[in-house]
Amino acid sequence: MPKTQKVPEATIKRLSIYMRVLKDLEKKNTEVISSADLAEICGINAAQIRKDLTYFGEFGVRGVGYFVKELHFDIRKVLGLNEKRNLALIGVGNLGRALLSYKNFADHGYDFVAAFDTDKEKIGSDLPCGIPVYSMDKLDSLAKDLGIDIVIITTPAEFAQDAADKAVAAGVRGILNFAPTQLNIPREVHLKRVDLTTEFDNLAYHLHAG
Amino acid sequence: MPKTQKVPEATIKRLSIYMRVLKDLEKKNTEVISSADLAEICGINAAQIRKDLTYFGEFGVRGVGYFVKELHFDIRKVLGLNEKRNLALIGVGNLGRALLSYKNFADHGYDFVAAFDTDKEKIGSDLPCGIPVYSMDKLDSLAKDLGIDIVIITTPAEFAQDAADKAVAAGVRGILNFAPTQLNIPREVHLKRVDLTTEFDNLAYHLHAG
DNA sequence: TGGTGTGAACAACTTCACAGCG
DNA sequence: CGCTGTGAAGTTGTTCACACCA
Repeated sequence: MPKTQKVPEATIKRLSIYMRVLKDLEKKNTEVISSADLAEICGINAAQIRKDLTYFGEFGVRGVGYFVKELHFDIRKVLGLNEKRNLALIGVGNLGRALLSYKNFADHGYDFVAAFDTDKEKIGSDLPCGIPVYSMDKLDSLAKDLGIDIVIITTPAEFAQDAADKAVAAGVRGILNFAPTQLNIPREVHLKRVDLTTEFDNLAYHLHAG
Repeated sequence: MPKTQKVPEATIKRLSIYMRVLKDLEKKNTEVISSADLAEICGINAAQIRKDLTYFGEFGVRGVGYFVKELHFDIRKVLGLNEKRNLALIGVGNLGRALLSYKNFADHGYDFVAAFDTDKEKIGSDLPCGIPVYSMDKLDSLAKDLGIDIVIITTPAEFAQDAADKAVAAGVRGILNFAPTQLNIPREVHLKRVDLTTEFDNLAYHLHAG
């Protein structure tokens, strides 16, 4: 029976990992897997996996394990990945272009539908991947017309807050920020940050301090 | 007095954020900042900041706050960023190329010194950023000759483990993995992972479930 | 028998509240 | 007086250990 208790953020992150592993297992025609075996593959404690899953239901069979195909489907449903998500990118630099052409996203149901920039040279052209580059003025109307769910910000740090403000004003509800700066946005908009320099700093610390 | 207790991983991540903010403050000639004001800028609890800092020393002045320039310097030292770090990239695709040309890394003391790939078309050429592309066979000798500290893996998932194994064999002590797969590496090598699809999945979940 | 589901113990991290010092 | 440094309390997340069931 699905519990109505608060789900830890960390659990959500792990579901995404389980899903990827289950996808692979499905491809290899593995039909059943125990939490212990899944734990081994994911490098996560088996009790943790069982607990994560029971936040959303009882998916396993005692004495047997989990049916791979079924569990994969159930996790997809929990994460809300059955509907496609429309993405837009703000800031068409090297990183932005690389993300636009990253095949993996499409496989997972994420589609880039537009890109935005302030550079007049870029606006109006289509990118190699076929996505058009619009002026920032168009963000508001296009967000509504195209149904943009998530915006990816790959602008320089000093323009990121402005980009975020415009995205929020346009009704976007999820933002993934690659710019190395803290963004202020309303509580109801979901924000995630990928901070590459922080990751390097972290490695550097461990190389130097143990 | 610096305590000899274990420093939480989360603290290290935040130090990296404080450093970026302090850098900005220094540029604006702010001389002193209180934990409350720094907390406001970073979106982090003030007590948390004070506690993070005292793992490494007593950097503040009671009744006054922290001297920006001094604290910036001290955190750099704690993170081990005074020495430059040599980076190498394995997997010269779109994402890899974007990372190689990302200006921010150089500003923070991270220098790409080599790139590796298995594609004969790419090997031997220099990239636009001036970095040479080598065959994977060269990884072992070059890692030693060039003093590669950290390797960034941007290969497709199926080649990532092999890339990691070769990097470990070559004596590299830090790995940043962008490939969407779990890597097995010895405990003494530091591994960090940036998983873009997981970030999207996370946003998708929150859009759909609250 | 073997593996799930789960309460209880444990561990890690965060926040509070205030003593102590410049 | 104001802000740091810090023990203690509170909160969140992880692991254990075992009852329970196919």
